[in-house]
Amino acid sequence: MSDKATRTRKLIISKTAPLFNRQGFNGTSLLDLTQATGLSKGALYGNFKNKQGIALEVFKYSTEKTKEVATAQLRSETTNKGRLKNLFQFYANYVINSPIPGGCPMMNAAVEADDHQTFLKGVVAQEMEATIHYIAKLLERGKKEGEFKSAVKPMELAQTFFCAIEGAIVISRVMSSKAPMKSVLNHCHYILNQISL
Amino acid sequence: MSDKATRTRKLIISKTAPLFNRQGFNGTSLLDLTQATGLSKGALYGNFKNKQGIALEVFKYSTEKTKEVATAQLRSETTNKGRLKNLFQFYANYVINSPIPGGCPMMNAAVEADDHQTFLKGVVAQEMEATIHYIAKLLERGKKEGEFKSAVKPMELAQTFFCAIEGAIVISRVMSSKAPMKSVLNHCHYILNQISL
DNA sequence: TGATAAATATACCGATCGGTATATTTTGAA
DNA sequence: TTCAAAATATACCGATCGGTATATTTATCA
Repeated sequence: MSDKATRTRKLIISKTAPLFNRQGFNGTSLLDLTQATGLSKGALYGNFKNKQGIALEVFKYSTEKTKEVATAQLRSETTNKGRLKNLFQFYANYVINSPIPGGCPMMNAAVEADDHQTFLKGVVAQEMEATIHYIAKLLERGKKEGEFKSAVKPMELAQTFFCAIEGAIVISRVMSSKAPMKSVLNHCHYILNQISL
Repeated sequence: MSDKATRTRKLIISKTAPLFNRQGFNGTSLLDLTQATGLSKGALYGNFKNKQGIALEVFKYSTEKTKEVATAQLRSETTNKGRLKNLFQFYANYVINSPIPGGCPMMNAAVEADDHQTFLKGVVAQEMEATIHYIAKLLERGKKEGEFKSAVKPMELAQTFFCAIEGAIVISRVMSSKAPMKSVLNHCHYILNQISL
């Protein structure tokens, strides 16, 4: 059963996720959190150890939700090439409509985590590793199932796709232009066709 | 002549640039700035309007210095392909040794600027536009001078290179691994050879 | 060198920060 | 329905925030 505390924790996480994603850890105050949730500091600290504890759970929630939306679009596809193309399509919408408002939680957290708020660095790195691995797996299966050329290096190409698309999210957002993302996705599709048999 | 105030302004900017780049605007306090410069708040506010004023000048300085280091490595090259290859090489070192410590100032500022500290958004976007344009120009000249195939779309490819490399900087740094950057640069070189005549 | 202005330091401002002790309310099982 | 426990709200803590008024030092030039 979902007791009160569990429900409150979920509410806190879902309501504050956009705040942390948009404003960062440093830029989000306890007052922000109380206003977004309609709860008091007492309620927040009764359910979490501290602000870092909330941010950590929020990050996990944000990446989880993003993965759900992304993979939901792949389920209908039967080929690995089709799955990759749908994954690219998912990112095309990402610039203006990310599952958690404010862009990619991994990139946003990464910039703040790598030198300053290091308590998030480990989980961010782990989550990126998992995402790259997921893409690599699609390429690998595609090779095995005769969709892609045997010369394809899944890990290398997955890293390249991931870096290019994540970079494009940040850059397209700050430039208020879909052009960078469009160019990157065009290129990804081009490469995908090039490695196809 | 360089009067006292000018020298002090330069000192403030150069000494605090790594702070802003590593910790962000929100994560850098006035106390941090006084400690990094050895100056008092009075000196800081005598030379700048406020913290935003410092951060703005720091951003301009950081991108300027980065461009200087980057272009210095291109001067020896005579071909556009050679210049692009050297530019890629510049970014290979970037992960662990950026001209301004803390990674790419454009990406770091972009993440904080796009939703939260919007006073920086305009200059960040402008600086990225200029960088993409610079890369596109190298590709364009390469086409004119018979180095690259006529099918090459300079702007599209420049955007792709830029997004991939900038993404790789953030991702490689947070993952404490050169692998993503290495894969991206390998890919960039591969594309460069592919479009070469 | 002495006077004046420019530059810097000191001391302080109200506001807000993250966090906590305690009071109050709500919940859920007997 | 009662009552203990769990959950939430209130009120407050010291520290730090960005910023400023004023005092002091330093540079500049007559």
